[in-house]
Amino acid sequence: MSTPTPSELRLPVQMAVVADPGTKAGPRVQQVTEILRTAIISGRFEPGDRLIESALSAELGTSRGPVREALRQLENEGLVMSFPYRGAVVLGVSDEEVQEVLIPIRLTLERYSWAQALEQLTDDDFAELGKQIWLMEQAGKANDLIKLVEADLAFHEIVISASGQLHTVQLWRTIWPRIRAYFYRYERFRSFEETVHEHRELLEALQTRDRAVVLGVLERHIDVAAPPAAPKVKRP
Amino acid sequence: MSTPTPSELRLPVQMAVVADPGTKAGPRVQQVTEILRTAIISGRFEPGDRLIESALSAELGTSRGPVREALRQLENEGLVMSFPYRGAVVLGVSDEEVQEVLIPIRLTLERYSWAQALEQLTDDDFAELGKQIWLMEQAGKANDLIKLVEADLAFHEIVISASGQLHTVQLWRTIWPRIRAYFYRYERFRSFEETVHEHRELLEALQTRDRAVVLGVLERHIDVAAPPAAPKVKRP
DNA sequence: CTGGCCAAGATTGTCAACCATTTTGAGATT
DNA sequence: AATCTCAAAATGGTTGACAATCTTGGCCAG
Repeated sequence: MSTPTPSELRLPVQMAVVADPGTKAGPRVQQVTEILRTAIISGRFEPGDRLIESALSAELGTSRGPVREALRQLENEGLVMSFPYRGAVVLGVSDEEVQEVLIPIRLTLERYSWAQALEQLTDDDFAELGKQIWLMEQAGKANDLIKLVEADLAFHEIVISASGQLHTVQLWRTIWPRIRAYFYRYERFRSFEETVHEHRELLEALQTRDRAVVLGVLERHIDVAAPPAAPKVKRP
Repeated sequence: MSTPTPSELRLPVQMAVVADPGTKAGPRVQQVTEILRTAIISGRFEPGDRLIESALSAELGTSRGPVREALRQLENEGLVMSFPYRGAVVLGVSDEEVQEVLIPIRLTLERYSWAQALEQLTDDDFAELGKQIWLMEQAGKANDLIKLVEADLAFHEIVISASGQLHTVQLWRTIWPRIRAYFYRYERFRSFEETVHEHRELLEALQTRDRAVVLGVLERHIDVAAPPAAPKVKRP
């Protein structure tokens, strides 16, 4: 509700790393976007919270420009909504919209791009997919949910990117943040083992390069990953 | 390919209207966005053209700030793609992606939001829908394709907005520009009469407030509006 | 002639300071 | 209690300057 105080935000860890040589991830606006996106998805910001340009830019040690652009980006990812002269607030996602809109769209996107990718995946890509599975296993050993989701995401993005369809990739990047925010908010996670196992199946399916096989496994994966309508789990 | 010269852009008509009291459509960035979006959709800019911030801001009589934000917005609408330090270029859309991705997503969005809207549409909304149909008729008499498409779009946005689903509206706004650009580029239009007639049917269906009826008419409408894969129409 | 290297120019990314515009909420007034 | 007024808070936009990065075209060596 209220404007978060600086101490509540607690973004300082990632913020001061302007000169970290290993993490130099290009333009500032992208760093800002990612910090804020993570803060929202992980729940450090909650729906209804206001995001104030000047506060954020001070917090992150940049000028208002990059923050403005980052907020616009997040708006296009459906994580915040902004109104002229009134600023941006963090958005929530309804269970219904996720089930009835976002997941079906995700299915449309992935179905198409996986079919496309079938013929285009290189050995390098397969290796990269294997790497992500390995990362999932490591995340499991470390019990690191963040890393698990990260690898899961990377896995899918590799395939979608391999399809070479610009708009499909672009739309994917637009919808995954809210799906992810939804999963974090409602703790709708699967076990590490299941996740690893399913992605193994997906990779094996891809290696057959058999369209029917791939799409079959894929649809099952996405459906299972998003069980229709949560049971009445209380969440205060 | 080459950077368009100012004389090629020819945006001066809409540009100088900073102080036009009748057209004061809010923040500058929105005006800029709309001007550029129209320029792309209508074909004044073609796929591959570079969009240079300084040139555009000079052309439009604003500073680079709003132009930058507008370009980011257009990127999120899939009309341009930009790369760090390399600027933005106008994108094309493949016939296949439209048929296999964009239209199915549109269907998902509209199916859901029309079902939602059913119970929420007020008499005011119906009147507004009727108004759009009237505007389509006027566009027909004037043989004004732009106005026709505008009313068509407004019609659908009224219903989708009435559904009150934030993310659905947001996604709709993200995908319609490229669908529209596609239709303009390939001149895939329907006749004025057909368009008016179909929207009459849609409105009547809505008034029955019968879910099955509405969805039936809607799906037919969207399918017909986007015939699967163009016949061999040459287009150089 | 070919290919690689490098400097210059073009363009984007960021900053800082400043003012305009709009919303909002707290008092003051009725 | 309802309304009005006004100052504070934020955003929207401008300017001018730099820094960072890509691109281009010419020069040089092989």
